[in-house]
Amino acid sequence: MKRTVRLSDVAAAAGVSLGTASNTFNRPGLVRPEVRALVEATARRLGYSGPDPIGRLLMGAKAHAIGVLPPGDMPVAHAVGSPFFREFMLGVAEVCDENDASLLVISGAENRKTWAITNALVDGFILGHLEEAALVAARQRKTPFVVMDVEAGPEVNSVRVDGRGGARRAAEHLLDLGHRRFAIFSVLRKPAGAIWNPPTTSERRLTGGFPLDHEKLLGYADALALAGISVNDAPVVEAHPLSPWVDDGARMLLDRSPETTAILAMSDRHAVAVLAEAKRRSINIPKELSVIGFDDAENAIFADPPLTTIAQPTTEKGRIATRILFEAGLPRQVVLPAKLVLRASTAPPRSPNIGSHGV
Amino acid sequence: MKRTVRLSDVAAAAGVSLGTASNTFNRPGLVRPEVRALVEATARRLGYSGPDPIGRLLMGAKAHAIGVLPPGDMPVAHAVGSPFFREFMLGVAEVCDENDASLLVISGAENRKTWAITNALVDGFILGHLEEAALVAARQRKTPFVVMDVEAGPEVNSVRVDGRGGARRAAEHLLDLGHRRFAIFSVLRKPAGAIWNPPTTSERRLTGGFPLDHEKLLGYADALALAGISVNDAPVVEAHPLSPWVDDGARMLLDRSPETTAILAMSDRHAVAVLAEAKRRSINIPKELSVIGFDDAENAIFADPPLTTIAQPTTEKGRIATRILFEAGLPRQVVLPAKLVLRASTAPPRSPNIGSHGV
DNA sequence: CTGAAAGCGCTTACAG
DNA sequence: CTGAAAGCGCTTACAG
Repeated sequence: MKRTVRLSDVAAAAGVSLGTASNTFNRPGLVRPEVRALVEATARRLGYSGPDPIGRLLMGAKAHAIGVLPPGDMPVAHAVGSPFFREFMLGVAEVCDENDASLLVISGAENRKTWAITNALVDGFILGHLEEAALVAARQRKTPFVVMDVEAGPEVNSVRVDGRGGARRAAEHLLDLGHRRFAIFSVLRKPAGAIWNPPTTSERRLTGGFPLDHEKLLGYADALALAGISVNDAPVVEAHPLSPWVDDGARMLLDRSPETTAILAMSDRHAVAVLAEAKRRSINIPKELSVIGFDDAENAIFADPPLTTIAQPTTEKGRIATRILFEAGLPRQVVLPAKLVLRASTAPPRSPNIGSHGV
Repeated sequence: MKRTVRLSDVAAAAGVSLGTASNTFNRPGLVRPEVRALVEATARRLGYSGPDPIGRLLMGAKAHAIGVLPPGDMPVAHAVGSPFFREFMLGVAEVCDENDASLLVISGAENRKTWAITNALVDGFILGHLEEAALVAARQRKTPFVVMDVEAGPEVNSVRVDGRGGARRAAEHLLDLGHRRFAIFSVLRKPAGAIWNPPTTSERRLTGGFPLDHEKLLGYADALALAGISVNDAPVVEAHPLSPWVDDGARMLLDRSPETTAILAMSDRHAVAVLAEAKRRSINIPKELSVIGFDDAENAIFADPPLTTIAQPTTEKGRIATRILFEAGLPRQVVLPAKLVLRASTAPPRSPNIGSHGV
């Protein structure tokens, strides 16, 4: 097996210059038909399959690919398997198709992330991430990028949902139904045991969430405050969205705050875990306990009971982010609205506590 | 904005040779600590973010990515959206994760396919395709590849399910239940109107299917022949798996072969379309009509009624194909078994026709 | 441990 | 229309 044949080999064998050989493949109009035929025949004879994409790349060609780095240290398999992330990728994929680009799903695994960001062979990438390290690596590269669900300043493209507004709507809905005793089910970024944050009088912060989750907490606080309730009176459980962690979190929630009548979950995944645990305990949802989710992912409507939730335009987020990459204009920060979707997992509390405050 | 800074700029500014600068980044152990520190400081000062991956590529570095080209001219968005293909990608993704590689989803759109095959920046790729053109393009490239669901000779890596055996099992199951009047619902590769192939005495071939579908037809024929029935006596409808084509096909099937008691569908998608159309017509499945699918894709178990089908190890196919790429040994041809999964869409025919042959 | 040089495979002005 | 040359950004022997 000899060395792979290059354009220069073809040019030499055909007796033309490298430039002419290159033109035969890239601007055939510039080459005299006889010469072109000669070069092509020689290429065929030598088994040359056309210019190597890598040589081309070096001269500034496009990679014709967009990279997507999933949030939360997801490896590629999780990214492909996650219903929520898939909806997002669907939007990315649509715009890739419009622009004749492929879609590179990059591993978010901790040890690979930074390497991938600096080395992925793409024309632009989308970061489902917020970490400083990732952001720094991305800025180093000349390749355009956009970060999802984080505001990263006026220099950085970002697309995010209005988490605060959406969360406010969720809490308002429950307040309107008459609920006064809430618990919050939040997101832990790392796969680790669920965390219990009891009610407190001092200001409380989430331990391990995404920035978007902190926004949601603010949104809950906004709505509760209007009803004279402090968000600090509600216990907060934080759990990683994958089994078994999220299930542990649901158990913890139900175990430790039996007086709660309504649960504010920061993702549908978390809400569905509560639904499942409630069913195990024969707690009727929504009669005995109301649960509201966030995202309106594919599975929300198929939940039992169908999940009332805050819908965010997940696919549209993917489309917008990808368009920003292809349009390559000035940095943009896009905020998308979230809206309440009424289904069957919320109802008035069994014994209305209207007028009574606190937990 | 000045030209992007290169390694040679850093070397010059630091007063060292290009080689030493390169070593600082790639084999730091070879560089004296003071010099290394100097180069690193200079790099930082100049805003140099480390060696450009493209220059590296040219020197033989890996792309750290595996490409997947979906079957049937699917654009990227369809590939991401298809439950069946997703299961396959899950297997690919798992092995990519094990090997620190990303997953490139390439558009199978007709006009892009060949270009993508010759230009995708990957270390290996998987072709859900059989076309000569694609195969030729793939062979030209030095990059390893494997084709799915086609036997392409001893020189080409291939992974496929035993379509013939699986189809045989499907038909046997229905024969065992007492069915004698069959219709076949097959796959059309291009999105176009459904095709009706009436029973015939001469040998009949599928018009527009994949090679695997031809194998399935042979499998049906094997089993039917053993029961004294010619596959040519069964009408064949061919339809593209997407709506509305597949729905048209289901309608056509039910309209034109009312005497059929059992339908052999070559994919779950096709089987589910029959289920839906039957429900619309208030035809009870399985009492009045039996339907068996193929694949056991995610949705088969959730069908109404749950679909009896032939399961193929879709995710495992993805794993195996990807491992072949990373192992880079001699060409391999792998055939995987398919097995019957009994659920609720098949039953004995209403008025058994045991002993009566033909349609 | 460090430097000078060749080379990876190609494209693009620039002359002619 | 064609050729000679420079350059894309880097790595890798090879001397020293």
